Amino acid sequence: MGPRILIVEDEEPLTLLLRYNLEAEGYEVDSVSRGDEAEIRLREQLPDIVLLDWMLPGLSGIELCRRIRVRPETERLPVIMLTARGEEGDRIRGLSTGADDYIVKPFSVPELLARVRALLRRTKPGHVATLLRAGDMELDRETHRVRRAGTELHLGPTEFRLLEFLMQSPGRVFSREHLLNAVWGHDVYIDERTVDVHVGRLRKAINLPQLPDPIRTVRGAGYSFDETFARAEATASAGR
Amino acid sequence: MGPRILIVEDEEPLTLLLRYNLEAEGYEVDSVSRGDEAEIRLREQLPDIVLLDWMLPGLSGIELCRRIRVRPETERLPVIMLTARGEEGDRIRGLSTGADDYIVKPFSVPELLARVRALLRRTKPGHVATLLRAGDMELDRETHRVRRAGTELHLGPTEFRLLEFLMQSPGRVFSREHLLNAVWGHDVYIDERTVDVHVGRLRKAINLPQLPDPIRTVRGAGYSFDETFARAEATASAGR
DNA sequence: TTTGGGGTGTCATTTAATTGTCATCCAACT
DNA sequence: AGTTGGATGACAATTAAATGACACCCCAAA
Repeated sequence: MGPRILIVEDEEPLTLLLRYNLEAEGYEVDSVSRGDEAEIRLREQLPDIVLLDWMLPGLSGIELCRRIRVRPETERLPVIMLTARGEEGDRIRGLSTGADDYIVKPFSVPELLARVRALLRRTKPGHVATLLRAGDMELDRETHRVRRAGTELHLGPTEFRLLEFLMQSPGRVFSREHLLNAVWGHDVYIDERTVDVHVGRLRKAINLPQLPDPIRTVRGAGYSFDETFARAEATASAGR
Repeated sequence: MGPRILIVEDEEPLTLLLRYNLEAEGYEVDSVSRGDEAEIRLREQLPDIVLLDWMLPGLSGIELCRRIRVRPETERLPVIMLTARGEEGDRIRGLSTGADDYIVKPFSVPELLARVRALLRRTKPGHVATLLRAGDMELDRETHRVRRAGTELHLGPTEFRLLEFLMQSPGRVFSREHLLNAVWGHDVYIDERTVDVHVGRLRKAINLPQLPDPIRTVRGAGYSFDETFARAEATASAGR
């Protein structure tokens, strides 16, 4: 199974939102609502990463983080701190308690996912693929670069995430709604047709002359990254 | 048997409509009309998914959903909320009570079925077949592709859903009325003869030369996906 | 602070595919 | 042969997607 994540957070709805999204990305999620519970849970089983609320009943997030750093077994356990705006005081202060990263609430879901991925990549290379390849396309999450048949392409941030998301599951068709959730974030109130426009822009950006369009429109359903294309050898130049 | 679904809904006709359609898809359906009854039923037997009306006598859907999330046994039970337009307030609000998805009434039956399938796929992979195969035909719900003896076919959205529905129960004969409900959705005021036309189009799309017609017309009754065909080996090319 | 860029979301417009209905033809059943 | 129900081709209306234009907004450079 995917990497394991422990959420330590006392706001029930937020926990659910996180769980929902993380599980959708293939993580195994466990959650507790109190700091002291978390400490116990951490003795039972070590997750690959911890999402830790700053303010917690039982044992504050800051204190818990310190304790995590003290125990040898958890010394290097990746921790992302969740803080409400205003609580942080300073970025430095957050990191100085020993967290590896921290996010200010309210945050967008895609952003959180990106941070989790980034942190896992840093700490457990191999657990997370940094390079997505499909056909003659390459997308590097780390360097944020996209290449088609060798040539470097320029994509805006949204197009990048859109392509990244589609390439993650080649062949699978996603509805506009699904794409909005996954690429833009849950709470946005954006017109579904906007997805069309971005797909259009993405296409314009990645379709060099002579090359086939890797993005498939499925009328009445949504869009997908063409899996036939994905499976095809990148024979464009090196006619192997 | 198929996955079990518990419907918690006080509008009798809606319950029947749901039951009828879900059973046609191979689910085992159980239903109660009050929130408190539902709680009891959930102690007896856990379904694989719950359809929960927002407004309920006895115990509101929202409250019931909260309670479901609190009990460890049902903590991760997939819940789809049914709300009347206007009641929802906000998508977030719906999801923040802990529902995994929510649908605004009035909804189309095919849409509901799609959501149920999607949720089951997320939570109980393996329980739901994403690929329907019958004879030399393949229909992939995930990629929205249809193949006959290896060749990719092009179907319009309606033909796709029609084929999908028929392939779900090979051999079973469906009346035009039933097909209209299942494929187009209830409330539609469409002429029954229109089904003929679509079956015709579907046939044209899937019947490559030399190959037999998998769709059987039952005079006076309706149409069905031929079960003899379905059981036949896909011997088309590899004459095994 | 002002001034350019990107980069975004929305709209109106254009283009294309899909749909529902009809009239007509055909086959099966009596 | 007559009747009934199904198949089919044509057609117009509808709906969905692609496209181009535009107004913002945010940020960085001047």
